[in-house]
Amino acid sequence: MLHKQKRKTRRERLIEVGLDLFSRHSYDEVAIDDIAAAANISKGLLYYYFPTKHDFYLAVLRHSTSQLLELTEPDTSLEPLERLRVGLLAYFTFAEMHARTYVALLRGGVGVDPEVAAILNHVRQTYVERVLQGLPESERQLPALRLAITGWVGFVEALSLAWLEEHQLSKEQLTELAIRTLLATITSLHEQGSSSR
Amino acid sequence: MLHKQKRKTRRERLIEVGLDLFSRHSYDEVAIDDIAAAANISKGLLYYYFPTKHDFYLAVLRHSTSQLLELTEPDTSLEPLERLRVGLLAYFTFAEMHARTYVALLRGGVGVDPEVAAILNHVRQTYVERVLQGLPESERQLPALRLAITGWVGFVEALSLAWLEEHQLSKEQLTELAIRTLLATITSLHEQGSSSR
DNA sequence: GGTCAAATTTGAACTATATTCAATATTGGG
DNA sequence: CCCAATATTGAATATAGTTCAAATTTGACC
Repeated sequence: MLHKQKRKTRRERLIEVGLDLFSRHSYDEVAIDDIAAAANISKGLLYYYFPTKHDFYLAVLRHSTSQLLELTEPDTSLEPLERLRVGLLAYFTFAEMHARTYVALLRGGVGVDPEVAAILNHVRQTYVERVLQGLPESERQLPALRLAITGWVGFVEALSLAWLEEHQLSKEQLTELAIRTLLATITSLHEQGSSSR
Repeated sequence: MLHKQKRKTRRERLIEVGLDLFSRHSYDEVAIDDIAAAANISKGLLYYYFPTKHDFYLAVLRHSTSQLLELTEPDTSLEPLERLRVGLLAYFTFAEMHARTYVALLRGGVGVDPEVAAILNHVRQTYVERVLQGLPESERQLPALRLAITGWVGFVEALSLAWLEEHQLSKEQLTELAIRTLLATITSLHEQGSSSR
């Protein structure tokens, strides 16, 4: 008998199975039976690790979002602009590598499910914070700065999703476009109010 | 539009009930019984008008998205920039007036449900087309222009959602910000490639 | 190596809810 | 007033999600 080392816990393996299934099928399409079958366990066991199917879904979602946040963690030893560039490259790389999962993650969500929305919101808010950290103190006072950056995060998401469907640009070009847009948006905040009113 | 429509059809009334329910609860939270109760009909009747609950949800979603597209229809008698401004104002007005529905609509969707995704995609694509229409012929050849505009549509969505939570800016200021960002993004496409590394 | 309690796993029973359908009621044109 | 098409019902059915008591495995301790 060969002993395989299962370093991964059952719970972790279940989440991996869920990651696979939910990236290929919608929440409703994935039955508890499917999950159990794919994991070679009985249906009942799933309920030993997760209270409901919905909670299982949330766990899977949290797993992939935290992985995304980890892989794009800002390198504070770099100067802000370079840090941003590296972070964006990592972001697009993640999107490319886990394309299906990434799409499901961003465009997913179960109805107006507040819990799902909260998780995605947390991810977006984290990115907003990170961008804010990279700005000089003098800029941080701009009115509606946070609002504008939140918009920019939406820009990057939409950009990446469209990019996945047709790789017209290189990751470097995408990154450049995203950075230029961010700078331009912040610049336009300066002008805001001084011009029209 | 001279002669008024008669009393609303049952189907239309059902969609209105759905609009109300789905803007306040997630897909799973809304039971067929709830819909039937809210509409004062038997549950069987729902199946006379819609094949499944899912199809009913899609009908509700289509109704609100087509309403959004209608209310933001571009006024071609205006020059492009003014047309964009008016369109954006209408967009933010819709978001404000139907806040709950609007949020549910954009952040909703049932899992990776391809049909829901297709509807939302259609809305976004329509906006991309409309923006493209407003650009001079000379600009339309820019590489990755469509990609960038798709990103910008994501910017506007995220901006509006964040704005709904805290009305820091006026609709006019929001519009100005969105327009400036669009112009800046397009400008940065010109510079792209000529500068980078 | 044996014992036993805790942790894990099972499968069948249970439940909730989406869906079907035959029967009944309503409507409107001839 | 008739009757065929349309609209509506409520009970029956099917399809999952969920619960649970019992069986199995694990690992710590003697």
